[in-house]
Amino acid sequence: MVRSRVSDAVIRRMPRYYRYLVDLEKNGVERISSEKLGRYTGLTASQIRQDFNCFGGFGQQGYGYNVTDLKNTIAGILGLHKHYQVIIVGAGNVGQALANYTNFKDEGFTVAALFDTQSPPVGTFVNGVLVWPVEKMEAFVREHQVDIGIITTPQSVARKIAERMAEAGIKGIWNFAPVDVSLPEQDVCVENLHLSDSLLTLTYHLNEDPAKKE
Amino acid sequence: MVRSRVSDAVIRRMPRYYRYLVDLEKNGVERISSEKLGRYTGLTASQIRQDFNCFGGFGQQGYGYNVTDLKNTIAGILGLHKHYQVIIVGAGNVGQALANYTNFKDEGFTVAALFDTQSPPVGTFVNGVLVWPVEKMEAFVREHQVDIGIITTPQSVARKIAERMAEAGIKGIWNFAPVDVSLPEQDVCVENLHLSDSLLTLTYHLNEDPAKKE
DNA sequence: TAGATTGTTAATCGATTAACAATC
DNA sequence: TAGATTGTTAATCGATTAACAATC
Repeated sequence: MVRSRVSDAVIRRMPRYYRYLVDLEKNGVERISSEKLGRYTGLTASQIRQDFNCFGGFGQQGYGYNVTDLKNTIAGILGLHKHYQVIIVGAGNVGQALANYTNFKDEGFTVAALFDTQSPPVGTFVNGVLVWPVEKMEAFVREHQVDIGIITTPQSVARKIAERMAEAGIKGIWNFAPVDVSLPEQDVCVENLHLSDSLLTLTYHLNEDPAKKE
Repeated sequence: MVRSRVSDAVIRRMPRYYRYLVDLEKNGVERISSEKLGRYTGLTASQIRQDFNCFGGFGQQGYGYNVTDLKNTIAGILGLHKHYQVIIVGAGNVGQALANYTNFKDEGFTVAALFDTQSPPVGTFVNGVLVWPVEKMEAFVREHQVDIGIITTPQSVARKIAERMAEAGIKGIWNFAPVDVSLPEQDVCVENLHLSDSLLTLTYHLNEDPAKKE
């Protein structure tokens, strides 16, 4: 994937800021200082100011940050001003769950279609989303100008599907299969999310030698 | 959560090594050098050797690493030699998907029960896992010696559920609700996995100023 | 204005990479 | 043995934290 000049660590904190700012706005908070936001999010005030200044100065000396403005600015940075057409390949448990995940609808993501080879039967609906045979994927992507492809297939076919998505013109791939997908030569962004990797960091900590904890 | 002496960056690479080693073993590879493993995983040989040496020397000079031994050693570090009793609170899309996720069964995780307040109706089965009223959670945890609690509830109740889990004696929490759960004063490990945070890093990259890419 | 708080530079800390002696 | 490759120390790089002048 292409590497931006803003470090990955900073980028991965932005959605977190966004989440907290949405909460603050809901609670009617109008302004917030980096120090208070730091206490709220568990980060240091210094880091927050550094992070925001990767994208320009959003605050005002002596005042802090306007919650709504900052929230909207970060939404823009994260690309949330746009609407995204999404397809999901692999209509198993995870694929179906994501098709039904209302949080995404609220944030401007439309699941336009599910693709699979077998079950649930092609032609059925999963919460209003039609399941297609995977052979039709490329044609669908081109016709509906799909932005994001989600891969929830078994590991064995994930890389092949990713290549086909890239070939068909998809620009962003969100991969849940337990294999790292990367398409460096193509102009495609890939975000790998490995559920089991996350779970194994938890079991690591559960089994950590308590003597080594501090 | 307690902080180990091994850095978080190292810990988060261990499941990845494990994944690749499982693959290598499946493909009949018996030994591998840090350099080859580096090319395979996309990391540097130096980093791999540093990472492994956080836990002791697993290799042999002039030879490299025995794939099966290394895989088993890392499995042990990640706590995969044990079996885990798991409950899921929140039987919505994500909760049901995780209850059905066969990958976990293969790795020694048993989903003993689902808990919810309403749908799917309490008393029904989701792929062989019974749905209980959430009031029964504490009693169930104590009776069945549950190790891990998965939170797939709405945001609004996630923190309360986490506290109840900790109170009931659960030692590890895997939180999917879009709110950071942390229980610093309790002896509980929490792994937050925010699906939408991951998605937003993808949309960030999709909207990145191409001039800033290199 | 005075107080508060940012934007930004400098200092520190930690993680990654490089190098190489040890040794299989 | 000679070649290969680790384990480990030292050097570098980058990210976080601290400090403070700018300014609202």
